[in-house]
Amino acid sequence: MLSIGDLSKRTGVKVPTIRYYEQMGLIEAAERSEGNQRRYERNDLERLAFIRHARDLGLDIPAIRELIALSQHPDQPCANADRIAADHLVAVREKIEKLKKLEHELERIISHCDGHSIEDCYVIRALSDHGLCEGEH
Amino acid sequence: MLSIGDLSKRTGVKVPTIRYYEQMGLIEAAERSEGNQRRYERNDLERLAFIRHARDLGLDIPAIRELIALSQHPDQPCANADRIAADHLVAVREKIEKLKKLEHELERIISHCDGHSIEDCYVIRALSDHGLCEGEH
DNA sequence: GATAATTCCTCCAGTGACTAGAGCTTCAAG
DNA sequence: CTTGAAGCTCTAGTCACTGGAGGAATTATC
Ligand SMILES: [Zn+2]
Ligand SMILES: [Zn+2]
Ligand SMILES: [Zn+2]
Ligand SMILES: [Zn+2]
Repeated sequence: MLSIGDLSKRTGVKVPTIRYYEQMGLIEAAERSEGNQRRYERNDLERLAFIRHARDLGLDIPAIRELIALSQHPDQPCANADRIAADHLVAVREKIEKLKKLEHELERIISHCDGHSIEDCYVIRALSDHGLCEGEH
Repeated sequence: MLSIGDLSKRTGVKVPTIRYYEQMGLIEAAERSEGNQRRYERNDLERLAFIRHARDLGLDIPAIRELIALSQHPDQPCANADRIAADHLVAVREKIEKLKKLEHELERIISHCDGHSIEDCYVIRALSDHGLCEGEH
């Protein structure tokens, strides 16, 4: 039996976050000690590690909730789980694309400034006028 | 003299967002009509376009506040403005790096699933065990 | 066994940058 | 002069936590 602090140390998930996940229904409400403190077992540890890893990969809580629900039915086909991951990959790629456009534009803006006065600062001028930009963003 | 709705249409910034920027001190509190409605002039339009563009480039509100303050002193050197942009570029690049790692890992995970049952689903298994991952993330 | 230090509990508020709604007032067109 | 659109303020909700207050329980030390 682990206390919430033990669980936290083993998974790297902070104590208030564990309580938050319980509130959000990602983990079941833990058993309590006589003095009302949460007590966890191995399967709680596994589930929390699952959640942590999914969060680290950028999945949001509704997606994780769905993945947990799916994982309860081992005999079902996994198309939905695969789709969740694939959708997330698409979202990640879209974010990368947007950020690359920003990177490109920022590089250009910064390199165009000769670094003298604010009056001539290309950073300020570029911000004032999107017309100076090369692409959309 | 523009109403807040006119300003909104011309800059693409939504009406409640304009009021929010006023509250955050990014734009000065506008003059008011007799009936207490905000009235704007050309320079408000320019400033709001500046803010909008800076936000589109991913700068946060404290950074924009600082850039606005700097732009009020045309004779000062622009090192601080350039630094804000450069710092932001660094942050953008870091985000891209993280997302690329996620992209790589997600690609790998998805491609390893044969798409049959949840029991064998590589997506679920990979989420359960970071040890199956190639890199950190 | 008493005390002290640590951990735990619940509840509430704050983060960033908006966004939406309720309930009311003002404005512009016809 | 009426009507409907647009404006006003204030409050609360978004997402995924994070931190603090104030108090109870547990664990360690003496
Ligand atoms: Zn400059
Ligand atoms: Zn631009
Ligand atoms: Zn699968
Ligand atoms: Zn991993």
